[in-house]
Amino acid sequence: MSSDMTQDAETDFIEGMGLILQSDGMPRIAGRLMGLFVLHGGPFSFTDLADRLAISRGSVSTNTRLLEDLGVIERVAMKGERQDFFRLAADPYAEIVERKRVRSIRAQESIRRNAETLDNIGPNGLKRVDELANFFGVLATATERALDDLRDGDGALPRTNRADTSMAAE
Amino acid sequence: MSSDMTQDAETDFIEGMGLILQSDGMPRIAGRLMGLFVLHGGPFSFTDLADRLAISRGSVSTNTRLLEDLGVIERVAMKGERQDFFRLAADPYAEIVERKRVRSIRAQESIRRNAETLDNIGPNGLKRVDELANFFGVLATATERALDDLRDGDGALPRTNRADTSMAAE
DNA sequence: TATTTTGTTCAATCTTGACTGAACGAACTG
DNA sequence: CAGTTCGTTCAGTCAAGATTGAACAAAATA
Repeated sequence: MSSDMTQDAETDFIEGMGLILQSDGMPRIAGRLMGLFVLHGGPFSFTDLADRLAISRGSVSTNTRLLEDLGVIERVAMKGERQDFFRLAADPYAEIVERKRVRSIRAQESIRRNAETLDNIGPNGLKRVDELANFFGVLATATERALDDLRDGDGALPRTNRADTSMAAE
Repeated sequence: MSSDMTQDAETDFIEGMGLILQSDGMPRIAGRLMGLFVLHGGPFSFTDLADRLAISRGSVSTNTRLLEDLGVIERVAMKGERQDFFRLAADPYAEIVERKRVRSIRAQESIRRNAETLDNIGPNGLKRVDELANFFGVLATATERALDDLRDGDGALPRTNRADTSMAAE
């Protein structure tokens, strides 16, 4: 590695996704994986992922599971192959938004619940607590509508047969 | 501190806000401060904040500045007082949402920018990159509408003269 | 002017979570 | 069955950020 090296555009993209997801509280490797899958779709084998991104098998295991739980990628079995394969899911982003929504709802509920046990709080205090809870309600509503937009393909290309039929990564 | 001690409801609320904001990527102390201000409005003096939350003056300085930048609280000067005072802002949550919006836009732009330099990416790849960028666009739009809801006081009490006229913390 | 108060800054410490790599069991292969 | 491949788990390491507390400068006080 020379010191003035500039990596290629694909690496930039993948690393960029790593940083974006990291700034959103996710592991950087999850972002890199996501970047790779967005670029190439897949399927990629378990080992292939570790090699391409130069990460440990442990990280592949942990982060593919994370992305699988989020519905970003899906695990596929391939004829004659012992390894697990992964490819970008048909609807990769819905569950991410749904999780955000649930977290806002949880916060709102937590605040209201705590507020009930509160005493010695004047009417102004109650009002401020209510506005705080409402703030998280607004966030929940916003993510809910984002979910709708995502499903309607708002601004995006219309929903087509997203699952690749070809096996080879592009 | 006895081992089976249960703190009072106010402390629960404040600590709860600490955890909620921490889960959103902010310092826990910022959340605690926010909880205190929501409960009592303020104004609180700099020293008072350090005492009530049992945190260092350094943390008070850092986190009040953070919340001030976010527009959650505002610094106020009090007649005959040398210390800085802080109180909950009139519209505490707008800037938080606006920052979320900007971050989504930035991500979208970053993706599109990186995508431009990409080559050797088939039409499917381009489509997936576009859908990814669109995803962040949807998030940006959602937060934008959340901002509107917040301004309209959607679901919340109508906008009134939020700034306390009384000096004493409730 | 000397002292005190006040808020900021910064080096040091602490905490949290990500990441690695080795150990492990399961499943496959020969 | 012995050896290999595969994915998961977990203890250990590492990095990033939060928090503290002392040092500092500015402003007020006496």
